[in-house]
Amino acid sequence: MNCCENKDYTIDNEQLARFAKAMGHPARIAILNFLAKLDSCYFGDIHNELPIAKATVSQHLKELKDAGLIHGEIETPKVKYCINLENWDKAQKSFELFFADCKSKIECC
Amino acid sequence: MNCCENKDYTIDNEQLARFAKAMGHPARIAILNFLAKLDSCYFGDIHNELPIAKATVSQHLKELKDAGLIHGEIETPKVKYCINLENWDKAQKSFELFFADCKSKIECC
DNA sequence: AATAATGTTCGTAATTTTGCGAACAACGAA
DNA sequence: TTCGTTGTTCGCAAAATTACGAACATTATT
Repeated sequence: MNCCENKDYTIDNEQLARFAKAMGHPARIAILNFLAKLDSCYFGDIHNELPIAKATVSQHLKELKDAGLIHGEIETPKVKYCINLENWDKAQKSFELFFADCKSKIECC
Repeated sequence: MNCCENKDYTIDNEQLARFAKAMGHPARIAILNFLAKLDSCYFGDIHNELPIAKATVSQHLKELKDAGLIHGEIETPKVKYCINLENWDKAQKSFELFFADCKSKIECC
């Protein structure tokens, strides 16, 4: 392992892992599903769909927001959360590409 | 919240979250990419691709194995890791379905 | 038997994640 | 002003994740 080798992860790998990590909890998958269905996207309704405390829901929403998968805006006195369409497409494409790329190469075992 | 409501997560959500969680670290994404490329799939070669200690690599491999994305077998004196094709397809389809399902419903914001 | 090569497991530490209740902030209504 | 509604943030605790070096196990070679 010499000093010139670059062993860091690629930007693409980091980005995909970030999306995957955000999706790595059933509550957050449920939230994304719910937001996509769009019966409503207010915090209270999301909370109602989930078996966890509102403080915890708020945290999960924050993580999804930090990962770029959703965004929220205040509609006094409620807060409206939505899928972040731009990054949603990006995420979808990242996963598609990942699986497609790998699949085209797999021959093993 | 009465006793008859079922607020648990669905099996599908749990499964997708499990796959996503396993993919939620750049080292594990890198491992999967590497295994798919299949320049080789021995532990030592995987370790060589990554900027982390072998004990850590071993742990990541264990997690990918537990999630069902890869499997490993001993080829004395080495250990050969490979993509688990069956579950790989399952994972791919899970993500595809998730994004497709959501996308068909999104209209928000 | 001693050594070398290959990985796993153990013990440990630092950090992150998950979760909750309580307190808080912002706003509208009584 | 005082409530009530809606969510966030704080403080805390428990558990899981990430990472490492050292020790260990296994097998082949000397």
